[in-house]
Amino acid sequence: MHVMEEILAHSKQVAGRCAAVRVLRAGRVLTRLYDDALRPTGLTITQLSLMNFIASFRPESISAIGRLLDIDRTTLSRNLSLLQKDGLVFLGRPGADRKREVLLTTRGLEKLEEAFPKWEAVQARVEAMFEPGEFELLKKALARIREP
Amino acid sequence: MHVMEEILAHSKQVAGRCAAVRVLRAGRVLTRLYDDALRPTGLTITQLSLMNFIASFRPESISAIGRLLDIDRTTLSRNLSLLQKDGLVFLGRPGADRKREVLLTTRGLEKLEEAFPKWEAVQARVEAMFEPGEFELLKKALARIREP
DNA sequence: TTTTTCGTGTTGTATATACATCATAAATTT
DNA sequence: AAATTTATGATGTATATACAACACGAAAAA
Repeated sequence: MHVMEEILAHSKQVAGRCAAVRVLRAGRVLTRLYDDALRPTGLTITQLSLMNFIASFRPESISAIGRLLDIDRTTLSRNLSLLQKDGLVFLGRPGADRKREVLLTTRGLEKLEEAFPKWEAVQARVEAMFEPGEFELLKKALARIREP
Repeated sequence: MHVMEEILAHSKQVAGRCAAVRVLRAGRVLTRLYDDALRPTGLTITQLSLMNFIASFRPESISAIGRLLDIDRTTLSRNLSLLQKDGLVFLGRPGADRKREVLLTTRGLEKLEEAFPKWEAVQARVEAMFEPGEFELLKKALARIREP
């Protein structure tokens, strides 16, 4: 049928071209790889990367983290609460400007130290999937994907 | 302090090199872009892409979809239930081999037709973010990310 | 100065995701 | 043939994600 053919032609467009389909799928595979490697530490790759960001950049608020990592602040509110509950992150009381200080605890820093070797190992396995120079191109291309 | 310096050095490694961090972040941005464009249809990009796959490839079971799209079958079990509840997908009764047939309903096909122009529009905006040839390189590099 | 807007964080609700576990039946091994 | 393994799907639980709506206080506009 004519209409059905058109739908199938469209469908193949989506399967072949859609940026979200490709990126989200790679994200699922990578999440499994990294989470699996990090499982002995009790951290997910999302948690490791969030703690890592806090340690490196000392963001001044939850919202600031969100802007810099393209994460909704309501998502961060909950992700940080989990890390706080596990004693890995300190969340200050809201100040006069409503902002809350976000810091790693000593346990959080120790947990980062524990996790780095496992991250390094899986990271090496992932980088070995690419041809020389291809991983750099991938990172450059991904960096072009920005909020409008 | 010596230990603190080491942690910060490690942290910058993760921020700069981690494949999961880059890919997941791009995934968040893309999900927002596509979901926003598709909002009038009531579909998410995940749902559109799943329905699209069913229409194009007529997979023989839920597990088969999972293998082909790198999605856990328990995730699909729930995602498909939602589409079924909305009358977009038909799930057959389990056969002798326990497999359930998965099909789009007429309403599902109509919904695809409705969604394609919106997908096309946002897809064009996303492709315009890249230099010539860069999007093809991105897709090629992402395709290298595979379950071990 | 009063009103409006804006920025920050939280909570309700919803989808997306996966691991552990279970029930079930087919296929394989012993 | 009996026992084990494998394949399929569902459910319990948990994290990741974001929109809508809210409370609150500061900043800007009227």
